[in-house]
Amino acid sequence: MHRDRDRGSRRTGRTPHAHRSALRTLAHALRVAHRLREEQVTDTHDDTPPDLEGVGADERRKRIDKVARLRADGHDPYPVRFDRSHTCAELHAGFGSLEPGAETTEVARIAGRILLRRDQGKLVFATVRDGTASVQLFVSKSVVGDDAFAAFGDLDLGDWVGVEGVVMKTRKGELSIKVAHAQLLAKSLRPMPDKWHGLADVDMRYRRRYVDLIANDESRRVFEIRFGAIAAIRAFLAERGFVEVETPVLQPIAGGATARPFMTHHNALDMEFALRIAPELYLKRLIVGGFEKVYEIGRVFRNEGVSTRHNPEFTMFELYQAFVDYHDIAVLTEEIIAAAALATIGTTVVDWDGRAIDLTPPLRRATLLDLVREHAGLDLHPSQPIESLRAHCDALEIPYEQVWGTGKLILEIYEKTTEHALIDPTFVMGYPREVSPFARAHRDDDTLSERWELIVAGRELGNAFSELNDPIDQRHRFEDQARLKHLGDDEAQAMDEDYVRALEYGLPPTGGVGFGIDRLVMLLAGVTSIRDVVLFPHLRPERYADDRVREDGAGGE
RNA sequence: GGGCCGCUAGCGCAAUUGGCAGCGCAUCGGACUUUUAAUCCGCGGGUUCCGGGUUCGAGUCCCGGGCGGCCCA
Repeated sequence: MHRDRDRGSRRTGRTPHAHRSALRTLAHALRVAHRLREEQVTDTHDDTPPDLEGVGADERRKRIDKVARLRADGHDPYPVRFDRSHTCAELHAGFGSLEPGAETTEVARIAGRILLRRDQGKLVFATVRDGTASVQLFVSKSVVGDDAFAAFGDLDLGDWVGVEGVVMKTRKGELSIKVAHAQLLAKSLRPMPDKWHGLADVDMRYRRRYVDLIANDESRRVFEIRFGAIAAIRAFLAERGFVEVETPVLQPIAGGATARPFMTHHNALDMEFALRIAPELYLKRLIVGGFEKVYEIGRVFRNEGVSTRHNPEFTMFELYQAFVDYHDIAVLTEEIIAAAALATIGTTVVDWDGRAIDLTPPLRRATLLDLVREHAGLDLHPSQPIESLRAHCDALEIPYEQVWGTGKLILEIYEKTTEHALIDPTFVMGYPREVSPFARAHRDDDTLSERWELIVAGRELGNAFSELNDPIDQRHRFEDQARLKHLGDDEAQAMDEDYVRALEYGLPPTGGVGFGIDRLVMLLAGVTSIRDVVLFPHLRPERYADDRVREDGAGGE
C-alpha cells in the first residue's frame, strides 16, 4: 500500500507543467471511450449472448440468471479477493492426524473450486479443491442458519468458494471445515465434465486444457512432472555454477540445427526474420565472450509436420561449458536427467510403453559404427568407397541423393536399422563429421566427429558435441552446407558470418548439449504423445458455429 | 502425404438387417443432519461434426468436406 502511494505521488510530482494540456486531451478521450463502453454494456446486458442459442445452453442460461439474481440481491458474484489462512495441503499437514469425530477450536479460512456435493437435507458435504489438494466442507443448516444454508445450496459444481469454519474430522474420518461462513468467489457458468469419467475427448482435452486440468487428475500429474523436472534442472545447474541466459528468438539467420524455420516480418526494419530453430550459435557466442557455463531453456520453432511427436514450438534445453569435451558433457547430462527423474517421480527407472527403462547413471556408451555392426551386421566407415555404401542403401531400400557423401549414407543406414532398436538409454558416440557441422573432428579419426546422441526408447533425447572452435574449419563446414542448400536441401545450414567472426575471436575448448524438454517429460511421465506434455499444443483451428454463417454469406470458399 | 478408426444431450457412453434416438453422471423438482462417484423418487434436455445423395424411411448406406486418434512415410 505504501509503495502504491509513493509511486502515485512521485508520478504526479514529476508531471511537467507543459504536459497538462496533453493530459487533459487524454483524459477526455478516456472518458469518451468509457462512456462508449458503458453504452455497449447496457445495450447488450439483458440480451442473450449469441452463442447461448442452440444445444446445451440450458444450464448456462440458468447460471447466468443466478448471477443476475445475486447482483439484484446485492451480492457480488465476482468479489475482488479473499484472505485464506491455509491451503488445503496445509490443512492436511496440520490436522491429518485428528481422530475421527474430533473437532478442533482452530478456525481456518480456505478457498477452492466445488467439485462434488453430497446433499443430506439439512446437511451438505462438498469437496473443494485449491491448487494444492482438496478438503471437505461440512455445511450444517443449524450452524450457518436458514438464509446462508439456502445460499450455499444455490452454489453449483464448478463455482469458486471461500469459507471459514473450525477444522474437524467426520465420524468416517474425513478432514473437514465445519463451515460458519461461505462466500462465492467466482461463479462458473459452464457445467463441469462428468465427475467420474472426467473429460475423455482427446481433442477437447487439448483445446480446453483448463477443463482437462479441472477434471483429470492424470493431466495435472503430467504437468506437475513437467514443472518439477524443469525446476530440478535449474536447481541442479545453479548449484554447479551455470547461469541461465536468454538469447534471441528472432534471428536473421536460423542456425544451429537442421530444420526449416518459420519466417516473419519486421515492419520498421522492413526485413525478414526467422524464429529460431535452436539457440546454439548464440550460446556459443557467450562462451566466446567469457561466460564459462551457460544454459538456456526456451522455445524453439520448427516448420515441420504436426503430430503426436512433433509440435511446431517446443522447449529446448541447451547448455555449454568451457574447457570440457563431449565425454564430460555425457556425464553431466546423465546426472541432469537422473536429478530430474528423482525430483519428479522419485526413481530413475521409468515405465514407458509397458517397459522399464533404467536412467540410472552411468548410461551405456557405444560408437555409432559398433552399433550398426551389432544391429545391421554391417562394417561401415566413412572412408569406404561411396559405391559400396550406396549398395548397402539399395539393399536396405533406403532412398538417397547423389550429393550425399559417405557420412550421410552411414547416418541413413544407422537410422533405418539401428536407432529405433535402441530401447535402453545409449550414448551413441562418433557421428560422421559430414553430418555434424558444429562438432569438432574426432581426435582419433577425422572422418568422424566428437558428437553423441542420447537415444532412449528408440528416439533421440539429446545431442552433444565437443564444439567445433576452429573458425577456418567452421567456415568450410558452412560452405559445404551452403553447397547442399544450393542443391535443394532446404534444411541445410546457411552461412552465418557473424558466428564465424565470433569464433575468430576465439572459442575456448567447449562441450555442449541440447535436448528436448518435452521428450524428457514424456519419458518421465510415461506418455507417448507430445500433446500430453505441452499445455496448449498446436491444433488446427476450431470451427465455430459462426464460421458456417460467414462461409455461407461469402458464397463458400 | 497414405491407410485404418472415431465424432450421438453439458460430460461419459449405447442404439442388432436401414424402422419411434436411449442409458449413466450433471441439470431441474421432491425426501434425507456424518456423506465419500452419497442414496431414493420424479421431470426436462438432441443441428446424431458439416454439406450433398440413395431410400417410403438414414445416427446407420454412398460421395465430398471438417476435426481428432492410431499406424506408416
